[in-house]
Amino acid sequence: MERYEPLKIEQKWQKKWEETEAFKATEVKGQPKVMLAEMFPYPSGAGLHVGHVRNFTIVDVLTRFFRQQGLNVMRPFGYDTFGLPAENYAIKTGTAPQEVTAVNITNFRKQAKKLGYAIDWSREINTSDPEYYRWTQWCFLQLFKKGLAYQKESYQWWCPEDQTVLANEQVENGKCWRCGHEVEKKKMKQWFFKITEYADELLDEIDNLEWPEKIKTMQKNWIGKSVGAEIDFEVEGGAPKIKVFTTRPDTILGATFLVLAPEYVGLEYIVSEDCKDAVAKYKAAALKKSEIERQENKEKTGVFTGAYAINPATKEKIPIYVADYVLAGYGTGAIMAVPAYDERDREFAEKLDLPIVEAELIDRDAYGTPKVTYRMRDWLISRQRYWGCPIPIAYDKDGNPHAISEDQLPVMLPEVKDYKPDKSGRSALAKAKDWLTVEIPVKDPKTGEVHMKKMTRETDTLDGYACSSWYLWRYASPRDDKAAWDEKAISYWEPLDYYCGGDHAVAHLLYIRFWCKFFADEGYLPFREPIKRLLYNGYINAPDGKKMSKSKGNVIDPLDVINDGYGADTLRTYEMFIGPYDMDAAWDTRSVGGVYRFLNRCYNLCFGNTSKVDKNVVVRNKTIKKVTEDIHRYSFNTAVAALMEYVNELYKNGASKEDLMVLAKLLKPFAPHLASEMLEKLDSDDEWPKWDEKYLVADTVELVVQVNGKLRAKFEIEVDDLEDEEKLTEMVLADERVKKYTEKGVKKTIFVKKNKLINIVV
RNA sequence: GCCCGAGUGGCGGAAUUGGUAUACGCGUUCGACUUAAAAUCGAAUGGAAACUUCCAUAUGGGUUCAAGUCCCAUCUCGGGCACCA
Repeated sequence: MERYEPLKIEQKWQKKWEETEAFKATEVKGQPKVMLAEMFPYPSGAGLHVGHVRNFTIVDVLTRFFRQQGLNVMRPFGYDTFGLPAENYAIKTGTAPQEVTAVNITNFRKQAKKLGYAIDWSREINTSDPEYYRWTQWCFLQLFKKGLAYQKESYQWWCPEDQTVLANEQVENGKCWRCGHEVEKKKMKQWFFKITEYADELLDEIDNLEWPEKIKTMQKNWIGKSVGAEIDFEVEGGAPKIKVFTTRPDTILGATFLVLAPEYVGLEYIVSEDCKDAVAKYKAAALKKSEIERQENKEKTGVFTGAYAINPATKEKIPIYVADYVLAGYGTGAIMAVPAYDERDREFAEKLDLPIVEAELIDRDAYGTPKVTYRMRDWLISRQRYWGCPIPIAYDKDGNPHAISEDQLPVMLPEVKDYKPDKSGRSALAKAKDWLTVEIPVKDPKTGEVHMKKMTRETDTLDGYACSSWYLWRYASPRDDKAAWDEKAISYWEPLDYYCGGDHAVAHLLYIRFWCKFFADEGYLPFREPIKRLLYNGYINAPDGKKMSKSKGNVIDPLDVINDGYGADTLRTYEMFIGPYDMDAAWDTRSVGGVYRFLNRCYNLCFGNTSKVDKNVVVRNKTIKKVTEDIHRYSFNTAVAALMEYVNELYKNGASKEDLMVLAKLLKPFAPHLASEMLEKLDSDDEWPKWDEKYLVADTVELVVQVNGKLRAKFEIEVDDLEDEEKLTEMVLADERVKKYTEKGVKKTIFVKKNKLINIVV
């Protein structure tokens, strides 16, 4: 008999699938469809890691399961390639990010193919491909046209040494991650998407999603809806009045002072002459404070502005303070402080010795207008970075932004030699002198005539999350050069039925919902939620239970597992068996061997002698049912366990051809290469087997007898006897094994037919 | 600080609707095959006791005929948010 040689088998089938384009998906009218995808990976130089394998295999198990059930299945693949790691590599080595990305994609594709995924490779997409980002720019323009992409002055992290804006994650302990210089906040004009416009709908529709509760809660908290009121406070001396937001307008009688954020717009008109220096000093210090400092030191600080406001309810004169515990970006950037009812206000009042008044509550609507506020801010999308999608905007002489016309797309990312941002505060795109100037058609508002006008291009690029906010729709028609997505194709395939990933619980998953609603409003999408079901998988940690990391040297390379001789089928099946898919798990090298032994047993059963007698009808039908239902509820680990039990049973009793066909079919989603080899030997198709309930109903069952809830005896009884409670109880009570517990007398008996159980209470 | 999730043998885990706790796998032990080892096959495996019981699902209470599962409190670990008025 031949030995199980996974690498040989896997190579054979992978070649076959590649040559026949086995997983190519086409629209078939009337055939029910399923579309599945993982969160597309960033193809790093390190290649596939075990976390990718878990993520991709979950999608693959479902993909193959649905295929075997005769559904029309699409499972595409793509690469999220724009971003900092490639740019950093470029800065360090002088290699173009385009080149690095191409190499990494080739490697990733090769590795993914080694795992035998049922991917439609003709639908591969890559966000840094001009044929892709052309349509990212088109999406941007639609938002721009509707005023949902706009520019605004706001405070950003700024490194005075490198002369560049930094993202939050590029600020480490208040210092620039590159040069170590202390960062500060600087007011700058940036691009935003107006996601807040959809805050209500984004919140309301969360409840209807088949998503994990954890993610839904996180999104709700992120949006953070607060119902309250806005109240105007007159300022003494004629300065503009101050509008505050509060969720407790009923506490206004206890408002003993106002607090403004350091960045409060119009602060200069409020501060009195003699307080100017102190306030300016405080503001400068607050803007310099790093995020970490603000988080770690919540000690209240603040200064008096020298100005007073009038409490509209008490008509009393109350002082106005500036303090950094009030945030500029939330509400109006100003609050009425009610130290008797608010812990933070009390802390501040105690520190600065301000009055605390235990006033009574009044009608909520007495002095304010009802107002709903959200924690969620508009989405800042401009980056002063090279390796991203260019923003399709140009500026006229007066600095007004104009859309690049759609027929001029894509705005190609220009090739430059030096990727590092310079002291201009602009990305490396500004160094592409020839690229900077552009002529775009502009309509004269008076005559209606169109003239080509010379303009200067925007040099910022888009946040990578913009690229991934529509890619699922590109999968429907990935080579379309007429539109971002084809109307017919998308209404057939989408919304996506299954989406699997282990990251981006809020950002990406909220942004893509936002774009979906916008494009539905614009008539481009026939649905308002892009993802029906979300599977949020757990991490795989190192054998020591810690996160895998290069520096700790505890990284398991999936390709090593394959090449050590275990093969992809073992790797895939092991990662499904490792535990519940949505929980973190620790890698256990010895358990990999256990899964290999299991697959080896499957092989030996199939390629050994078959039994002529069909002895396993009951366990076979049971297993079909169990595996089918377990996959439906994403309980992949118990599905594999059921297959192991089945194989153990077949080893004991001998396996018939029917037994083996069922085994191979049920095994195929997990170990497709081995299963294909088995099915070929058995001369069988891979149609998902059905179970027959009649084999699951036995003639006799086991009746469990408890006394006071403790198991005391088991009886083998006829199924029909379950109908006659009286007879059963009589029989049980007469039995010696039960009698010795019931001498004190039986109070009552409880019969649970469903569980074939009698509990005797004594 | 607030909001989620988890805690079950030596280890990863199972128990789907309150109903036989510990499926399946790893590890360990014994046996078969072998000159021997590996591989493979078979058996045992929660703890104490000893032929019949008792105790065990983080800890302490509670509800119930019956609790890993429900309720209350506490502890530990993981994740998210973090002065959002």
